[in-house]
Amino acid sequence: MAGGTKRLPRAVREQQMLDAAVEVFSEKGFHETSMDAIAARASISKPMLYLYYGSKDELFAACIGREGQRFVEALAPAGDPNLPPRAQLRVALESFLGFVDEHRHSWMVLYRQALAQQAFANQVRSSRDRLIELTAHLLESSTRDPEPDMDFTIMAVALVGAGEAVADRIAGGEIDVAKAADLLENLAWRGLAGRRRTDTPG
Amino acid sequence: MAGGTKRLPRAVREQQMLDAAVEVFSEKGFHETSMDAIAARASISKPMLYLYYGSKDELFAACIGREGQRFVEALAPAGDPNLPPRAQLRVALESFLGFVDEHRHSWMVLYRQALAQQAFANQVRSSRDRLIELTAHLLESSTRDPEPDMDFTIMAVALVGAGEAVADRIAGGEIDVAKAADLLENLAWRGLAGRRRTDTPG
Amino acid sequence: MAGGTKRLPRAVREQQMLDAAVEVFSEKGFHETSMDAIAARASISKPMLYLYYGSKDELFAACIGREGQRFVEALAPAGDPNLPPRAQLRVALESFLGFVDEHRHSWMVLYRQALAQQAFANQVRSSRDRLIELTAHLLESSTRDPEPDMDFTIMAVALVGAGEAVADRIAGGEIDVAKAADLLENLAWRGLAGRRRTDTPG
Amino acid sequence: MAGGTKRLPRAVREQQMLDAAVEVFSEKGFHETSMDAIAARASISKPMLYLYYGSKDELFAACIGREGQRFVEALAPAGDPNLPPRAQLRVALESFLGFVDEHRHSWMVLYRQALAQQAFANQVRSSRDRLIELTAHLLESSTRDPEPDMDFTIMAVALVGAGEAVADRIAGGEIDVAKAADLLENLAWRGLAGRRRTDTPG
DNA sequence: AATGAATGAGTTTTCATTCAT
DNA sequence: AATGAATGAAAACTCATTCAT
Repeated sequence: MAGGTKRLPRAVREQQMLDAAVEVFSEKGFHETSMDAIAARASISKPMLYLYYGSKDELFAACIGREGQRFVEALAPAGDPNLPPRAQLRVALESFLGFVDEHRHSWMVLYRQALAQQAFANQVRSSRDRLIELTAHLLESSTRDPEPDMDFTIMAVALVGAGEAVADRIAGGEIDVAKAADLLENLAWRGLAGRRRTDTPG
Repeated sequence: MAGGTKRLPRAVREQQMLDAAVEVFSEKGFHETSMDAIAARASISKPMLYLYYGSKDELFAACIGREGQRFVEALAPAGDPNLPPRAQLRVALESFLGFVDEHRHSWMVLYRQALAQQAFANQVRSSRDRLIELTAHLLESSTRDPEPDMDFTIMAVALVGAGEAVADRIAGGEIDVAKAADLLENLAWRGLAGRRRTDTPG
Repeated sequence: MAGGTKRLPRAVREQQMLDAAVEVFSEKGFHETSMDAIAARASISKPMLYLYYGSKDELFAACIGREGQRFVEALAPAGDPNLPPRAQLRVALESFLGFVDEHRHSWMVLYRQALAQQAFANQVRSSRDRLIELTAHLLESSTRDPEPDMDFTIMAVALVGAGEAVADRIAGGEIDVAKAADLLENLAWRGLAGRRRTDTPG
Repeated sequence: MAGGTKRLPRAVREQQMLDAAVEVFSEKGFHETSMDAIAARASISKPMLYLYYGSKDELFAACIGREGQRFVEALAPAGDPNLPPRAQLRVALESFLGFVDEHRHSWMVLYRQALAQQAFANQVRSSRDRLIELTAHLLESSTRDPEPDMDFTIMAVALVGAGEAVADRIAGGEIDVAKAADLLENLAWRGLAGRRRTDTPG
């Protein structure tokens, strides 16, 4: 009823299906979600789903793919090489948290659901690894006198982990983006104890 | 085959079953794990599993229960009120990471699997929330001049998130505990950029 | 094998399934009947059964529902208000016994199986109670000088009980409908000892 | 706990078990009753049940056997050949209904449960057939001028059916024995319409 | 005599997936 | 392009029944 029964161009149908799939997956989780439920949410028949996406796994992969793509695009501004590293991190944080804030379903599907699924964890993990590498580079290039043994990758792991935890709270509507970005930025540069507001040079 | 097939006292069998269940759950995930698989791993029959634990959900809950208990016990030393807050955090970090290092299955089941399961997520989340509260208190009581707007809870969220991310790497065997503890401690007190070795007061 | 395996419209399949279910339930009883057996008898797959009826209980309820409906319809002619009460009872008896004679499976499922199943007994019992009330009214309105303490409900209980017992014999093919109707009618009006043929006013 | 754990002579244990079995069977029905439940009710272990009765079926058969025996014994007074036939029927009715009134569990197990169980129905049916034959003889020998085509067996079927229906109401506590016996006796001799109190010759 | 421990064999139920139209 | 109809395969769960002590 909701989605009409007309013949639609392929591209539109695809998005319609992915929209429905992302919604249901993020609400119920991968396993609790049946193809029936997705078809119903998209107001189409199950065979269409199979015609377009072949299998539940492929459909889920397509979800991760599209949402991941959007995620990457949202982070693109942070890659501006004209910005100094610290500004890049700041932009990255805001982009990241802002994306989660505006696309909670994406976040749930991308991270929380996908990581829990053996079959898809790697797909997400490797994306995350790239993010971590990027963060590590940012950290390194903005550190004035890096000590020889500093392992920026682990630092990045920790920072990204912190970011994910904070993102969960944003997705849960518990805190707001600006506050979270400040916190994480301070965490990165000064640690928790030395926390200051970004705009308050200390 | 693997384990004896003879009659064992109830308490022993219970542990045998939980051991097997934790293993398989942590390897395959909750949904991919069948009761058959657990029974086979424990070298017992499926009905025994049901006789002892009633249902798959209850069995999983029992796993979370036992592993969570162990986890809490592992963190107990950090609660020593004679220690100064910073030492408490240090001990907590080492206990936490050490536990994950030695009980990878526990970690996987406790956090990664349980959080992914709608039905059990809250059980774990509320434990985590307590850990976060505790951490928040530690942070607050070891901060000399807390600014009025400092939200220690969010800081703790971030720090615990960082800890979990690092724990995952430890569980994956990628880094070692001491290094990780140093990193997180520094992260807490000085931020990533100001990182120093713990034993090098700076 | 027995029935076609091709695609049939929903309504047809529904009847096919109910036919098979009524048969097997009446032959083997509720508990001894497996969904596999019904699916096999209907020459369809088990999932179809669940697709159409949801569960074994619902399927059984649907059987009771359909057969009960037929039963009620078979008794409808007796409700003709133009008939005098005694004729109504006569018609009711013939309708009832005629129905059992022609639908032995229905009778078995409706009464003998359903009454034996805790979960469905009430459904049947309440129908039977209505039948008893009706019979009680018929008895009362055709009794010339009802004594004040006459409990027509209990009489109706007895008469309906007699009818059911006789119906069982009819279902077993041991006696024929006309004879049984005569007997019950005489039982109602004159008792066993004073039995006369209906068409032989005495 | 309730039944003690002492070593008891065989005969006592047997009765203990049958008591428990009859109770549970009559409450829950044959299939809904598990051997566990019976063992628990009898406060003994399951293997004992099997030691004494071999299988669930045998146990149920033993229940029917004992209760049937008691039932027959309760009806014995009606067999007194010194009584005139009508008095025999009266006594039989009172014995029968009195038995049901005092042993509701027996009645439920004997009739309602056993008849519903394919495997035991015949055992009960043949007992019932004997009762019907007996009743038929009583009817015949107390009828002054039997018409040649009178089928006393069917009459007896109807009368016994009526008796069973009324017995169910007695077991349900809805009516009392004396009233029911009057009704059935009148039903037998005079039909419902000509009902009179037994002690009021009409 | 008595039982805690253990299981084989089956049941209902659920999906992802595919035809036939 | 689109779908109602249909199913194979597997999962959770139960229970009568039997050892080993």
